[in-house]
Amino acid sequence: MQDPSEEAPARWESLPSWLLTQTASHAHRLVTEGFSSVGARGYHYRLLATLERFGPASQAALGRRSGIHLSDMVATINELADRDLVERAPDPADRRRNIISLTAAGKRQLRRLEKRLAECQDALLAPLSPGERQRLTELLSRLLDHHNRRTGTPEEPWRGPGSARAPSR
Amino acid sequence: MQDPSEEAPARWESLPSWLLTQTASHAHRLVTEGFSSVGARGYHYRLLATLERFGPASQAALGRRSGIHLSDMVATINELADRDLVERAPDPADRRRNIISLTAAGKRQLRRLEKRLAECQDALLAPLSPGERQRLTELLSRLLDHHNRRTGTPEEPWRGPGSARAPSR
DNA sequence: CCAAAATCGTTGGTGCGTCCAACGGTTGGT
DNA sequence: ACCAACCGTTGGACGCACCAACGATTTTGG
Repeated sequence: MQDPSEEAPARWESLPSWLLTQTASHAHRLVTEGFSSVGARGYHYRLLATLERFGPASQAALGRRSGIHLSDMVATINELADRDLVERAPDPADRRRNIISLTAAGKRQLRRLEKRLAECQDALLAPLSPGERQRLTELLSRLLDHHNRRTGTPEEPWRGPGSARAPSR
Repeated sequence: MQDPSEEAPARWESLPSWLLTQTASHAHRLVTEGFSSVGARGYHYRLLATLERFGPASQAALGRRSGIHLSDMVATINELADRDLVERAPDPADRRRNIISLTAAGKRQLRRLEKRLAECQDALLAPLSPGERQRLTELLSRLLDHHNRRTGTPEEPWRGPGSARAPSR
């Protein structure tokens, strides 16, 4: 979008879905700008953060944990590997797999991205008081939770106390 | 996204920008599904609604009022015109322009889309009480307003009481 | 033990929304 | 008569999310 203007408030502009997607688009813009100022994009951050949180893993596992589609992991890892922010090495134990790990440079990049991200949150919520920010966060969490439950995200049907996946025989 | 799962709440999942964009993506999904069930998409609705609100106009004017980029107006109008939901006629008074107008079928389609849209709002906000819905809407409006002010949207710099554009020299 | 099923990485393509650059045709101010 | 501004159109781009299909490999269950 670029220019509603004309001092004309169209009908749809007060719909929650519109408010949500438009505000989100501002949020996205802020974050994208912040990231691109250090040559990164959203997927890069998510992948780096996932790597730091869970440690080295195969591309498929990273995809599951970060919510990035397998198809998109390839390009994302390529881009990060080209800049030596992650390392892609074959898994000796399973020749189908690559093991992706975070490099020192990758960790530094992650720190930068987190910094930007924090600044973005502040810019995003600028007009709200701390209390209002909290309430907004709470409401959004509830909504997100609700819709995640009833859409795909459930996943991981069962996997009782027994450690890693080793369902049956 | 498709499957965070793994019962692992990643760091970024509590950031307002994340909550916002993810919730928005659910909203967008709901709306898109609702629209596509009658063979339409977001731009179609916005264009039809703009037409009904302001009456027939040139593509450029519609673009400004609906916030749809001129480049995208072309395809949008093509799609709607192919289905006889709008009519594209040359403006006799200005041969650069096309005058786009809503047909009776277009109006009916708009009614259908509005119906879907209303259902979507309800599905979207399902877990919230009326009061909470109101508060969410209010908070989002404030945010959107804030960011619209400081981003492009201002537009229409001046255009004093003097009717149409006739700035300087 | 071996064949069928499942997984992994990869390529290439889809869709939506948003935006940009460039073009030729038209108009209007001077 | 000129040139600036506007109009519609085309073709491209990007980010995010997804799907289908493939070869290579591993796991499985009969």
